[in-house]
Amino acid sequence: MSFTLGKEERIKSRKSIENLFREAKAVRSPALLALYHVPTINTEHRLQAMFTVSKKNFKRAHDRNAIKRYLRECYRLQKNILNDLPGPLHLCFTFTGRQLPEYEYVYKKVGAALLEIDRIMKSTPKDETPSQEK
RNA sequence: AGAGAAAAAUGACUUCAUCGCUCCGGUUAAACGGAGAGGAAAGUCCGGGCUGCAUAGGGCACCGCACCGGGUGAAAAGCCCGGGAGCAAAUUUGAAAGAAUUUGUUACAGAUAGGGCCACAGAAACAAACCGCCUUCGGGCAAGGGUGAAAAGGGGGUGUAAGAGACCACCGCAGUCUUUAGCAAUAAAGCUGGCCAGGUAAACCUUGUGGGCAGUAAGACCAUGUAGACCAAGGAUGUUUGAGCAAUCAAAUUGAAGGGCGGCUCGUCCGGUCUUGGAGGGUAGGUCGCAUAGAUAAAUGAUGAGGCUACUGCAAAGUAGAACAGAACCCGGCUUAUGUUUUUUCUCUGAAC
RNA sequence: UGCCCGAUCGUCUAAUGGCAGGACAGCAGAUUUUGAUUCUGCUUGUAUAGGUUCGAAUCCUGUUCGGGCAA
Repeated sequence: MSFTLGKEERIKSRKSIENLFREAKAVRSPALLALYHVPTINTEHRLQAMFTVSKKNFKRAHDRNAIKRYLRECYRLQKNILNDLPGPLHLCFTFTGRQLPEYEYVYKKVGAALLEIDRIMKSTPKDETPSQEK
């Protein structure tokens, strides 16, 4: 059980990000959109995540910073939910709400999304991976 | 004393613990140690550094700036300090005109260098004469005339045919004049001018003065390798000169067409094609540029406890840690946004003298 | 992040510093048995705050909003 979230656990490569947005599947809920994707390249790190907030919904930079900090913190404390999964996984959390949220609200939303992803990945073990290598 | 407005200063509240983030040091790897958002980081309105374009050159065009002295700065500027002038308000004084003081404010050169424009109204908008006044009927005059933002100093007297700075006193105005004070802008006094002449330069323009253009996505390096493009050498070509009627031959030259120097021009640099050799851009990205914070889908956060401050409450206690707002090459100025507290100025209300 | 542009009726656009005009749309009326077409009339605007000027959509400055270029 580790609670770290260093540079290696975040997605920073431009190609990985483009791949993720092109091929990922989504788990939607009000005010939060979670994308997940099994990567085919650069698999040395098992679990990687990224966090975004739309500039359209939040004009001021300090609001976007605050929401991204909330998302990062909540993911850091709850990412051990996905520890049982075998393969590597890329994640992207996008906050789609219109108002500045409370910390508790974000915590619950991220936890629910992680549980949902865990459930889906376990129920469909290896049918998805070959098709994505194209 | 209270309330309000403006300006200036202040500005993650502070300490500890736990879990974490970015960079640097350290280590085989850890442990560990150090640093880590703002007064505006914002707007991008001005500059400077830095980088490339030729080493950044001349002229024109274009774009700024404009009272005086000092400081900062390479410099016009900007900013700071002090002064001058104009404008506005208040107070005092005065019969009034005005004067003085205080406060605020000013994108403060030139309108006899030049042309342009001044709608409507009005006789007339810089031109004089429509009505008018006088007349010896040739003419003289600009006092009076509903306009307008603006109509060739003011009101009084002399004077006259009627009038007019035509003349006189006072006030106002102007001055490449003189003296005095001041480094200067300028001011005061005198003298001169009858007052030659509206406004607009934040329209063109003139004078003085400054500016080459682009921007870190600048720019440099590494990786991969087919065509094209690039560099070097050689051949050939071009130009000029000489010989020759001419074809052509010999010598000299790297010039010509064209292109670069992001508007034009001068100036300056490169120079068609083929062969051989070199070099290695994009398709694909990465590193540097890059910092006593320094990332690159972009770090400063979360939780708990104590203190402090504010608010609610008789108290116990509870709530909150604010407003504006998040570095992206660096630095200076300007502008705009802004909670609390403090200071200064002004306005209003109340109380006392 | 850096560098640049622009803002006029509901929409598309004109306008030397001098009464903000046109088209479409909307509303009302006329024509028609009714509707469409057509005709007549009306309504609706210079993004915002200051300044220069006698006078500002226009000139100057600040702000707000929108858009473009550079991988």
